Amino acid sequence: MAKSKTARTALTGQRLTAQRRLLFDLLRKGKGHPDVDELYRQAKQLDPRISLSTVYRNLRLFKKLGLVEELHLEEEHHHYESRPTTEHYHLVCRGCGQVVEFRSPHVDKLKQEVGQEHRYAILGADVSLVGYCPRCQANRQKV
Amino acid sequence: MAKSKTARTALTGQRLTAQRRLLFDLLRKGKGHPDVDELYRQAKQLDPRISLSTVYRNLRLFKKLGLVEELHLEEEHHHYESRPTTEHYHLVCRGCGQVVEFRSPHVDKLKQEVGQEHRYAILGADVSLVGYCPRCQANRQKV
DNA sequence: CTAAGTGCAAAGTATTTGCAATTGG
DNA sequence: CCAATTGCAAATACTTTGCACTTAG
Repeated sequence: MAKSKTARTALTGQRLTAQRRLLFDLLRKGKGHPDVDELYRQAKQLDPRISLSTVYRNLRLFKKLGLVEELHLEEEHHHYESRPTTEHYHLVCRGCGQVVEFRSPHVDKLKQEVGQEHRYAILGADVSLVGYCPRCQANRQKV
Repeated sequence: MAKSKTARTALTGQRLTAQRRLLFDLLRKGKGHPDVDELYRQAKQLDPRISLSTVYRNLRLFKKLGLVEELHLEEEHHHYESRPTTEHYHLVCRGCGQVVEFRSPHVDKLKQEVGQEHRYAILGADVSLVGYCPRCQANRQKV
């Protein structure tokens, strides 16, 4: 029964306000990849007084502490997800927007080889594959 | 002396205005990965009356026509580059912002395997590696 | 107690749009 | 000629910030 990191231990050094814990928990327990507005919406249902600024401020903090990952999908704004135990990547459907997570040893190879070749110290990789999911492929046939 | 695609042939169906050709040529011939403001700045030097809206509108068009690639580097706004003959990826220094282009067969493998596994029709991959370049690694030692 | 955090409104940045004037084909 | 495109200004979308009030530690 491995207990997931609690807000208390993850946020050492920072004050554990009600809003902060709420946002942290939503990101931890939520399944998707919410954008700021979606997270704000969810948070408001549990604490109607929370402000959008607080959401932005805490996302920035979580990101700085390495607790969340900021995703640059195909859209204008960002999406966020609680940092996974292992780095993973995203497969995005251009038709319906569905996001599938995947992992692959090819990316490790890539980081190793490219880092070596250019003598970079690699910190991480941001990989998004774009395509059409099975359902959207089928729908496109019809048109 | 292979001539690169001209604005005329690339933009068939669209009107070839002076502004459009100017922007197209800047992206084609320019070496970097300009963001909107940088491109606007360059364009204004050659046509002081060009408007920022026109830059935005044409970037959107070029993107739709597949003539430029929109890069999601680590920043808030986007960067653009003329679409290369072969898909490539970016290695970004978190210290100085330098961008190195690279290609790798590992990404093809990745597309093939992940596409197959999830039955997606893959259109493309957006890959950014982040790290510190040799120079920034050296500078960090000192601190 | 007091520095860190919050809510709110206002400001700042990035991008899009309505519209009258211009222009490529 | 006339629909597409432009410049401009205004609108929208996204994010940050100043400040007075609140609160965790």
